[in-house]
Amino acid sequence: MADRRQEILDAALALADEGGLDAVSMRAVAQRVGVTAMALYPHFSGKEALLDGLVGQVLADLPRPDPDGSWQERLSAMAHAVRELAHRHPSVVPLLFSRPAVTPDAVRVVDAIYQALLDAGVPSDQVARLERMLSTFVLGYAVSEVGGRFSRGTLGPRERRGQLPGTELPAHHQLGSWLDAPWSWEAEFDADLADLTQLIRLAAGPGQPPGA
Amino acid sequence: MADRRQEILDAALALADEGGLDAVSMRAVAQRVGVTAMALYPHFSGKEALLDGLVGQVLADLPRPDPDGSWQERLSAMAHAVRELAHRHPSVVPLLFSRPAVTPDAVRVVDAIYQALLDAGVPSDQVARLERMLSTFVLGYAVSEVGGRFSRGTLGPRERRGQLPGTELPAHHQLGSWLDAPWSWEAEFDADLADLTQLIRLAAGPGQPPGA
DNA sequence: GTTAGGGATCTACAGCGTATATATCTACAC
DNA sequence: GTGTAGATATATACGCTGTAGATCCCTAAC
Repeated sequence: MADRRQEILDAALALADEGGLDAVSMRAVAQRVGVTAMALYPHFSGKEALLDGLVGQVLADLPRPDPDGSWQERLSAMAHAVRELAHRHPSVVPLLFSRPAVTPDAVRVVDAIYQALLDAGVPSDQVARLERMLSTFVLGYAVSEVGGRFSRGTLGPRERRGQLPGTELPAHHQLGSWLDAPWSWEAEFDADLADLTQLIRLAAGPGQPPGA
Repeated sequence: MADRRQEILDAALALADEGGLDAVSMRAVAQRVGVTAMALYPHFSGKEALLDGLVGQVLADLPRPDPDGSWQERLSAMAHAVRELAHRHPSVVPLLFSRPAVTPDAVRVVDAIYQALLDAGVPSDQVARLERMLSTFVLGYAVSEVGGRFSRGTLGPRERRGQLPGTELPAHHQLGSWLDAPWSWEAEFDADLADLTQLIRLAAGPGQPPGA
């Protein structure tokens, strides 16, 4: 039964979303499905395989961009979709950093990015590099945001500055209140994407801009 | 004894480098130091704290850039230092994604980046954002490289293309041999950094270029 | 009717993090 | 010296983990 496998993945994803990756144990997943832990092994060769399946499951949820949009719209849509995915499944997305994009779903996403870059006029020998650069940033940003790297821990910037002598952190001191200003991660993400889009335009060069 | 703590961190780092994060168990670390597992608890409140210490330990190895270099040189030096760190301690560096930069060492690195961006002429309200963008990319690239995201799994690009109908992957098909070309991750990293440097110059605007 | 074979189960094992209680050693006060 | 407080290490134990091995059941094909 192939739907048994799906049932297992659904249970695992639910557990991950509720209690983090640590909550995804073979026993817990099995109990949620209503079987014993060993009953999972006919469907997944082990826990690693189950986590791989989880990644695939999450990736399959990625919406494909409207092929009629401009390359900017398509890239932006994919980037925002990844970020939303990270917010929806914060504990699963970090796994993407340790697993190559081998599932059909993942390869299709890569292809869509290739296509957008080609449409932008990026030379063939730069497409793969820029795709990795873009996806690395988008994934890194999303994971940083939900994983806590961007958070300030228990102390705000002012306390952090206080724990070292001011002379040791001249730039922090010089920036002063800019570091305490309220901030929207969404707006920052948009600004970063705008910058990267600019970079793509530069890589495309003065050649043929939109229609080629 | 403070050197006991250091001894523990050294043992933990050695285990992580030799056998990955999974090899870092309280019992294994303790055995390597020559004590029992519970003897670690006066020095670290638990495994989480030990891993935090491990991150700090690794971060402390980051060389500080020569303050007399240009801002480009300083940024490049820091970026390459992070990448080398990831190659030296591949299993520890991914932890940086889930922990804010709170140790004095980490804050000093952030300050050095702030300073380089200020020296480049980046406006104050953009410095923090660009620092996060840069560090996100550098960290993401390094982690992707050592974590396997960039690897091709067991199949090369050609095999990967083969597993989906050609009509499904038009851009892969169009790019063809460019995807099979030999590649140096170091060279790609340099190219990406050059692009990002260009972005910083744009953010600095036509204002006062090097000396302000 | 018999015979695979896949799915599920039960049991068991080694290892994990750590709570608890106990022992040992050092340093200082009297 | 003697007593004591505090830090360090130990021994034991509990509940959890992933999974190997043997067993059972139920379905489908010959």
